[in-house]
This record gives sequence, structure tokens and C-alpha cells, in this order.
Amino acid sequence: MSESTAAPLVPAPSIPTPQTRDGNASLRVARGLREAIVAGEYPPGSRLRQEEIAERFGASRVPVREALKVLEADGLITLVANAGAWVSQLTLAECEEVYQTRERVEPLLLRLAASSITDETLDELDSLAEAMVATDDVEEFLRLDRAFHLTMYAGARTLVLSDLVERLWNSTQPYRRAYTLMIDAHSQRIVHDEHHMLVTALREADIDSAERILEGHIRRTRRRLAAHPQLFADTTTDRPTTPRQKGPSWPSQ
Amino acid sequence: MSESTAAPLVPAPSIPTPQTRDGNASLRVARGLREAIVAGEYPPGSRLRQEEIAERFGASRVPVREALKVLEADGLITLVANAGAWVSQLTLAECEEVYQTRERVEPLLLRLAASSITDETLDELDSLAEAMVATDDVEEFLRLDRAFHLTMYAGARTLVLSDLVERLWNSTQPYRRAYTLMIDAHSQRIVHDEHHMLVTALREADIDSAERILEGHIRRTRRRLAAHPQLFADTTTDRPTTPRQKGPSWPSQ
DNA sequence: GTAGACGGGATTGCATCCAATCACAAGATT
DNA sequence: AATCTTGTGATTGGATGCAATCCCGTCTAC
Repeated sequence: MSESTAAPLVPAPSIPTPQTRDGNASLRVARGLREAIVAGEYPPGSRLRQEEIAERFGASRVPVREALKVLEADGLITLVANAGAWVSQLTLAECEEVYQTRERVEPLLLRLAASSITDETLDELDSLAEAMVATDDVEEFLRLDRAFHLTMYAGARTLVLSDLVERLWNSTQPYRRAYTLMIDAHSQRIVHDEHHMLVTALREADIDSAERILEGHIRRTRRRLAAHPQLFADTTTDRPTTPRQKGPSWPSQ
Repeated sequence: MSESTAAPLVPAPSIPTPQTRDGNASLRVARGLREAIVAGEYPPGSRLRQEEIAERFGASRVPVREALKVLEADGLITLVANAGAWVSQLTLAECEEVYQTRERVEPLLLRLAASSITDETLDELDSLAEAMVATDDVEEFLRLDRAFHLTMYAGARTLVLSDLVERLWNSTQPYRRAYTLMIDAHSQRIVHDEHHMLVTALREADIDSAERILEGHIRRTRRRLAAHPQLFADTTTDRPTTPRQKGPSWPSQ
């Protein structure tokens, strides 16, 4: 398969469309673009041009537009009619909203997953937590943090809830990244302690404690983020990335 | 209202919207189709054909496909590559998942909205609760129930969380409808009492109590739903690729 | 110097057209 | 008689083309 995907690494965007045999270019574009945004390749506020994305993924603009709709529903991008697509910029209030939602929802997911957490998983969680202390690389830290949480939830046989949690993580990833760059040693130590307490509670099968520790863990992160409002979009300034303005969606006909 | 009379049913396939001057047919299709699904016009398991929808909303298949992607992200429909789109059929486990999520998330939304609930809103909530006892019409009951909850949350200046709650309501609406058809007087009385207690707690500005009452209210509904597994898709049945209407039992819209 | 107007170029939204795939029914083989 | 094969019609997926719209650098007026 070397000939099919070797090109994307090198800036040689001649014609990367060997064959669209799969039948779902839309899915491929959505996946790839989501990964690129979460990876920070397109920072918040970046404009996304359909043709550019189409060329990058070797598709036409039609599946790209479908993928953009999906990513808008994910909260990752903001679409403005007849204007374009931008990577979502969260205000501090919106970011806190997502974190407050996480405080409520992730403990539930943890509870649903707890019964199927094995000893091997617990050991893996411990080593992930240790690796977070060891690393100095921001991207590595973020990856480990994400892996820690998602590994805890991996056993849950849920569909809606796991999807939701992943969306919440994705939409706030840029701000976790920006914050991690300026994290101090003390906060990092607290994060580590909380992770360790979490594993301990799970080892003792004390789900109620685990839920509370996880909730506090997320809440503390939220408060630390709130202490750095400069990382977020300003609510006063008029951004070209108009936050999606939903109509009166509730009137049932 | 028995709006379910024939207006949309009557074969008047001329052209409902002769011109798509708005500039966003995709949004219009998504909105209209979502309303139709939530209204029960397309019961779970129904197949959605692109051309049919396109004709109904006076658009081509391209914006229809974009709308289908959005509704898939909403959890309202299920897309299968190269096969088609079906209105989502939830298993009992999935429905309980949604309800458990609601138990955690809606109290938070209520908390965020509580500060901006006025006395007029409280009076409106009371009358909505009263109207629920008075009516015998299922659709009216559902509309009032939805209006009650949404009115409580209306003051919250949130985007992500309100969207999330709306999605959770929408995706479970068909099962609320089916269940409401067989609700007994005793359960209905409990629902009414809970609503009244909720308004009382809000009137006393006792947010913690309001949260707990709301959580219990949703949980009890979940447990009543779980007592009627026959309303849901069987876990043993095949993929949504082979969904078949097995007499959804309630009148064709 | 600042604010408003404007026009070229770029970009989006949508309809039409064609290829690919699947469901389904009828026939052939064992 | 049951199962595998085959072919046709219907449906979906995607690319191209065109009209409508918007962004943005430039010019003009005050």
C-alpha cells in the first residue's frame, strides 16, 4: 500500500486520488479532518476552504461539504452560510460549559465501564499516569492524558455516551493544549495525584469514590483554565467566526 | 392539535417551495425532516429515500444528503454506506443510556438556567403542568411535557448544553410517545406531582432540591420505560440494514 | 486620517449527470 | 427441494458545471 498513501507526507499534492474504491469518501474526509483539527494542525479561528480540503483528501467538494456538516455537529467547526467554515473558537464561558458537562457525564461513563475494568487495565492506567510525569513533551502529555481517560472508559458498552464524551474532549483539545504549555509543576503534581487516587479507588472497586474523584479532577482543571482567560476568544470583540446562532428550535411544530 | 390531518399527506407534490432563495436549502431540509421524525411521521425503522425527501422539500439530493449527515449526528437516523438511511431504532439499553445521561445533564442545565427564571415563568410552568393533567390527547401531552422542561431551561445562556439536551429529547421522543399511549393514571399522577414539586423548589430558589427532584423524575421515567421492553428494538435482530416495520401499532401519523 | 463605497476575484450552494453498489427475483445446478 | 448463480432495476455516492454570494484590497469623499 505504499503507493497509495506515501504522498501525503510530502507536500506533493498532485493527484492523491488513486481510487475511491471504498465508497465513503465523506467518512474519510471527516475522520482525517477531525484528526487534523484535534492535532492542532488547524488552530481555532482558521478558515477551512472546501477546495483545499478536497484536494488534500483526494475528493470533490461534495463529500467535503458532508464532512463539514458532521464536524459542525461535533462542535469542532462553525459554518456560516455563504461565507465558509472556521475552526471553532470557544469563549471561556463555552469552554466552562463543556467542562461542567464533562463533570456530570464522565463519572457516569466511568460507572458504566467500571465493572469491566480488569487488573491489567489498572496496571496500564498506572503506567500511563507515570508516563505523564516523566514526559516533557506537550503533545505526548496530551496524548497520555487522553489515553488515560479513554482507557478507563473503554470497557463501557455504550454508544451514545462514549461518542458524547469523545466529542467533548475533541472540542476542548486546543485549549488543553494551550494551557498545558504553561502548566506549573504544582498543578501537574495534583493532576498526577488525582490520577493515582482514581486508579486506587477503581482497584478497591469503590465506584462512588471514583466518581467523586473524577468529578473533582475535571472541576479543578476547569478552574485552572478559567484562571487563564487570555487563552480564549473574547466575547466582546466581533469575531468573523460568528458563533452558531440557532433559531427557536424547540417549538414542536 | 389534530394537525395530523392530511395537509402534508394529501398528494400535493407540486412544489412546496418554488424557489430556494434563502441560500441554505440544507438547513431547511434538516429542520423539516427533524420535525417530521420527532412528530412521529416517520416511525423508527422507516426507510428514508433521498429522492423522496428532496421532492418533499423542493431541493435536490445534495442538500438532502447534507441534512441526513446532520440528523445522523443528532442520533435521529442511521446511515449505512451504499444502502440508505433509516430512522434510528433504539434498543432498551440505548434508551436507558440516553435517559441516564439526561439524569446527569439536565439538572446541570436547570442550575444554569435557574437564576433567570422569573415569577411569570414559574406561573407558566404551573399552568403547563396543570394542562398535562387535563388533556387526554397523547400528542398534546407530549408537547406539554416537552414545553414544561424546555421552558425551565429556556433562560440558560448556553449553546452546547442546550443543544445536547435537545438532541437527547429528540432521539427518545418516539419511545416517549409509545409509552405515553399506555401510561396508567397512577404514573401520570406521579409525573404531575414531580412537576409541581419542581416548580415549588424553583419558587423557593432551592436549586439543590430542584436538581434532585429533576434527576429523580427522569430516573423514574427511565424505570417505567424499562418495564416495557416490548417497545424497543430487539438486541438480537439484525443491523439497521434490515429494519422492518413490524406494526409500530400507533396510527400512521 | 478615517469612514464608506465598489468592483474584481475567489468561494460557496445547488442542480444535473454518471458510475458504483446493493437488493431482489428468477433461473440453473446438484 | 434447496442452494448457488446471475441479471435487472432501483438507489446511493461522487464529480463537474453554473449561478449567487461574499471576501477583501483599492479608491473616493469628507
